[in-house]
Amino acid sequence: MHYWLMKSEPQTFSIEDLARKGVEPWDGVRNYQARNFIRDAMRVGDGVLFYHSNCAEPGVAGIAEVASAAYPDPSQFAPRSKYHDPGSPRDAPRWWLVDVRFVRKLAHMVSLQTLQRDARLGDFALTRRGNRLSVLPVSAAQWRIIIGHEKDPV
DNA sequence: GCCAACGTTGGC
DNA sequence: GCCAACGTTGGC
Repeated sequence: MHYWLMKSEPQTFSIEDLARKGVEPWDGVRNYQARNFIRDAMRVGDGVLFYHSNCAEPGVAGIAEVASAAYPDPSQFAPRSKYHDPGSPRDAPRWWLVDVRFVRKLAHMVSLQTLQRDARLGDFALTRRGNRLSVLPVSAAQWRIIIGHEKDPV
């Protein structure tokens, strides 16, 4: 069992949107490091921290889980998709995705500021300087610490 | 909206 | 293989 943090811009797709949909294909990842996590390491049942990025209140908004094995992202072959990648070979797709299932919203959002201030998290890909990875690994200890902030006063 | 940091592209 | 130009990410 592994744990992950996955970023989404709430104005595009928020934890409320996932709650409504239940399960959603996590398409559009176009970064090789993130692709490798998805394709090579994610397993059904892995825990996912749903992170709201590029918004007024960045932070972990809820919990989800990996709901499928990795499979090729269909949007790379869709000419009208903004994720279309004409250079991706049909017989060796470049981009992969998993389905993600809603588990629950957190009682309170765990803000980026809270994560930056918690020294117990140690080396954490999310708070490394200049980090832009949209899918990143979280250790079991980090997972517990982050969710432990759920009921902090806002 | 600004801008620093980063990844990718393409000329050489 | 180098590196400048460009596009994107994401906090602020």
